[in-house]
Amino acid sequence: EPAFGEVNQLGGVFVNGRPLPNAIRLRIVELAQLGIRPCDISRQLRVSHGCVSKILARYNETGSILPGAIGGSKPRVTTPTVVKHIRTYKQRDPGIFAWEIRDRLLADGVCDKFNLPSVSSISRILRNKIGNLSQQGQYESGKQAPHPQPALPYNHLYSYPTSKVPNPPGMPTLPGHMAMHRIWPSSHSVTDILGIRSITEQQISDSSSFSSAKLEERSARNRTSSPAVSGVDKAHLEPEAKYSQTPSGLPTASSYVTAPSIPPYHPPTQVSPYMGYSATTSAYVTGATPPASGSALSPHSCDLAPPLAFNRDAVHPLATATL
DNA sequence: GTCGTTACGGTTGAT
DNA sequence: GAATCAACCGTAACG
Repeated sequence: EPAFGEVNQLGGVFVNGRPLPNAIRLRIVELAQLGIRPCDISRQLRVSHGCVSKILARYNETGSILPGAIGGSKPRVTTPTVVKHIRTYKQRDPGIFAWEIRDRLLADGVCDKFNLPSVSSISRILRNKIGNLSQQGQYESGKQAPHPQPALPYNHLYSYPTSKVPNPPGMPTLPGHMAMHRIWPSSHSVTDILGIRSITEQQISDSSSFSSAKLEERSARNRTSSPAVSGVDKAHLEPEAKYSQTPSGLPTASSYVTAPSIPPYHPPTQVSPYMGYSATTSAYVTGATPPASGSALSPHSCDLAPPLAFNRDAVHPLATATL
């Protein structure tokens, strides 16, 4: 029945195939750092424990809460530069084998092991491009490369934290927990489906470096500038914008999850289960009493520590209180 | 009871 | 513009 989402066993709302909102991802990491066990986080946020585990594992590994880049194809390895080198090798030694070319590309540093073309690819290049070249002459001056592109080792979309590819110009270097290690096609996040401006987007649009303080500041501004509207009411009043967030703010993760404030799950009856993701969380969390601003549970004032091991024994007192 | 892992069905974006 | 492919997603279930 739900056109925009489903409800999991814990009563949480999700969209199959789509990442959880950044606010919830952030909340998961936050709670974990407060010493709350993943199973409790799972129950509290109504996110499957597998998902909690996955997000925490990724955070520990990469320091980022953001989901990976969805979609797209693998970067092409047969860049003009590679083709050029293959042609050179072939011209120098017409009898050279494809596998020898492959070895030379690696040995000469033209490619590394990650973007080294396969032997079959090289053969295809030899057959289709280099072969034609001997008949036509100028390969690269022709129409085949009307828009020469720099030979990047990888598509920027696939650049990972360990990648040697520097940030693109204009892309701020982001600190630890919010680091965006690759350009994230944010348009496909649940958050964006709902019209919530993603953290990523804000980061990109920010010319200055991102900080939690700024996020807090921005969120605070949004909170004050836009009157609270019940998610239900808003959805009711604005069917087209029923998933939208306050104009540009990130939802306060705390509002999702203060355990005592989460009512027993009632299957959504009117709008859609996505109201749970609305920034105006009153539809989902009735009577929510978010922690005072600046508390350890506030996602906007929290400076997440670098990845750390989850301490099962030392549970933060405040965390205990929320459980 | 907890948690890591994985099959599954889904979305996305480049080709 | 549709189809294909390979990346990713979160859930559910298993051990």
